Amino acid sequence: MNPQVTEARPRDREATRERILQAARTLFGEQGYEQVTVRAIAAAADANIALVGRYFGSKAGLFAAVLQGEPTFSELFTGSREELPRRLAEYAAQRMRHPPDSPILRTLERSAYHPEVAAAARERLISAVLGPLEATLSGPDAHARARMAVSVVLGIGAMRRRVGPEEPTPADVDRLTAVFRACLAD
Amino acid sequence: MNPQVTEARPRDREATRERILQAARTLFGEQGYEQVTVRAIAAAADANIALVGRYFGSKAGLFAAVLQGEPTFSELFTGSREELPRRLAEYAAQRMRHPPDSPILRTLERSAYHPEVAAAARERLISAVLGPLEATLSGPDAHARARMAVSVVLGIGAMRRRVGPEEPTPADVDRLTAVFRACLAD
DNA sequence: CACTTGAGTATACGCATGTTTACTAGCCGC
DNA sequence: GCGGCTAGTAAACATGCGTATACTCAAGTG
Repeated sequence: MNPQVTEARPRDREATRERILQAARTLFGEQGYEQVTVRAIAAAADANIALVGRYFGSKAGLFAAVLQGEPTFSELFTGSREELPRRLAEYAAQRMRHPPDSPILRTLERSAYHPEVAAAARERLISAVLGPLEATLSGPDAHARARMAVSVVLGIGAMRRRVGPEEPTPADVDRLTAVFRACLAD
Repeated sequence: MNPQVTEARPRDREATRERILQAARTLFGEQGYEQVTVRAIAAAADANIALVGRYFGSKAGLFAAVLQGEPTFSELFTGSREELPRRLAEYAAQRMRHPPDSPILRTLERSAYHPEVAAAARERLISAVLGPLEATLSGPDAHARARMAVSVVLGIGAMRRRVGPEEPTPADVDRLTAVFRACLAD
């Protein structure tokens, strides 16, 4: 029904670019870099394939642009140092059940192994997650401790993706809190 | 030099099949399912491409065969329950530095997200790692506790692959021991 | 030694991908 | 209102992939 309701969209470079970026954000987060085709992104953005190349140079460039636009995790790391393990635990517990709401980790969880985007993913993981966490830690081995805590977060996501989601129980949150406490203890 | 030393190999279906399997084991472990082409496997095995299809049906079939041939991790899970966290910690600490010697986790670490092989990878992770560990645990929540410990192992590998290897220190092993203790505590 | 079997080979098929190339047509300044 | 810049389009290109086909020829058997 309604054969030709495709009312013309005003030509707007910036808006189109943003639609593509948004579509890529969603799809990369849901399926990972390799599984998502440029055609699928263009279709989801209701834009022409060639525009992806025009505005972002390449698929890898688009991916990098997606990462750049993502928010950081500063809300996780700010606040009382004492409560940090529990905040991380609650975050990780969510990750047992759902993919991240914010696509950045969702995207990084996957995708990070493709040679073309590995560097961008690594850089982003360091600057947005690992670095800020390390900076909030006092005491020795801050680097190693931050790394271990982030490893746990990554591992929770890996488990969900591989084996399947699991509803976190209050006991899980307690356990995770103890785990992060062990990770971060100085 | 020596332009034609290619002395004929005796025709041996089983040996050729095994060469392909071994090459696939190595390459999948090093690079992951998607990065490895059937042509590369055949070349590494010094066999013809068509033989891969002939002996294993498809690339996914070859991957499944690789997984089947891998040893389990029973040595990690047998032995004193008291020492289990430290054994896991030592294993995980190695994983901070090196890819697994046994290609199975190396292969599962990667590859596990490709739709064609996700099911096989999942099944193998459960039957070879998650199940045995859960079986050794007593007390409540054995499932959740095993899952959490394996998540940490997976996360350590993910961190190494994404950010880079790190030489584990004795302090790291201690920290990991505490982490696994927290994971497995009943 | 003929003959059959099947391991191994060379090559091509079909397809999906990322990317590029010409082309079309809407918007804006004069 | 018209001309040029450029957003947007359609189509093709080049490539690499997994897979399938038709063939060759070594080895074992009578």
